[in-house]
Amino acid sequence: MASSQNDRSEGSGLKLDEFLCFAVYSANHAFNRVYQPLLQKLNLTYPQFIAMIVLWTEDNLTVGELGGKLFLQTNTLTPMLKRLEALEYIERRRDGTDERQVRIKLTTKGRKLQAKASDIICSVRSATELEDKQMAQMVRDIGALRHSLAGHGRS
Amino acid sequence: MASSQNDRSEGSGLKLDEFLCFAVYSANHAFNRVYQPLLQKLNLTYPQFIAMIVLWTEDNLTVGELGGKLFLQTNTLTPMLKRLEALEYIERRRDGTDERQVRIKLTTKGRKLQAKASDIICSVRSATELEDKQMAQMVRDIGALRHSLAGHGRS
DNA sequence: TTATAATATGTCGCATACGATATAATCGCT
DNA sequence: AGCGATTATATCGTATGCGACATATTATAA
Repeated sequence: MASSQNDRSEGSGLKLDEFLCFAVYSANHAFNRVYQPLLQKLNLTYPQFIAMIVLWTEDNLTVGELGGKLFLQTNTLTPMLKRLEALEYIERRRDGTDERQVRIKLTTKGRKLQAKASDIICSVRSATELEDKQMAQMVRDIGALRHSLAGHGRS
Repeated sequence: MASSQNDRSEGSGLKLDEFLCFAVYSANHAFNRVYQPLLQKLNLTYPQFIAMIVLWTEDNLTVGELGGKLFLQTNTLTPMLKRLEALEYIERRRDGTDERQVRIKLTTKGRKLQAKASDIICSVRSATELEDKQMAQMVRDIGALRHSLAGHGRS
């Protein structure tokens, strides 16, 4: 019959496992799944945690500057930053010189999180099962990939 | 004063650019941004496209089997598959032998998409600016990373 | 056999991401 | 000075992902 239960047509030479995009896609989910339960102790989501890493390094950024570092736009960041503000980890305040800009400042509470984050970062680092050298190389390679993809179509 | 405009405290040795998780996170977004406008012609989102790649390779999978290949759960897949069904790219039907299972079958319309997808895949492949060898190596490395992260905590 | 456990899928709430669009502030040009 | 263009942020709608939970079907065991 035409619609037997077991007809699995091998239709193409395209196998998902050979797609770089899928490797990145699924690895990103895997990171999320490792981080998420660890970050619950800090009341942070994984994207929020990444934003906090930036702020721990450089405080008092505008929303746009933060977005530049995260490769995210303000329509994504604004709601996230409002949640971080509700948690009292950051403050959002209009810049006095240019009222269009909103500056993000860590609160004391937000700054204190950094110590607890270190343990989590170490845990995840060990979960990757990579040597420092290999990890650094992957960071460079994947960063270059991101750059190529972002520059795609640019002059 | 305590709250000058320009106080940017260099607070830590943690730089976002050195995080493997962020490299993966931002590369994933970059892939999404390259694919998304190309996929609009097919009325597919990027995750939908990835699911279709699996179905083009192996038809008549259950929701669970598809999820196993995508590393996604049914609570994510069910709504997506309903949208693909609404687009008439797939059909969802309960398995006669085991009524718990839902089998996903490509429609003719869905099968036809594959030809158009090839061009898009080629475009993105060239946007990565990687040689075949390098790309294959990255796929292996990132796949191994995903595997390590997924196995984290298992016996 | 029949109550209970296990399995497969689905629903709901929440938090991203992003395109399209809105709003407000500043800039640039005359 | 003033007005149109630009810039910075925010709002809205849609589509993921996932935890928690609900439902239905099948398997298992007393």
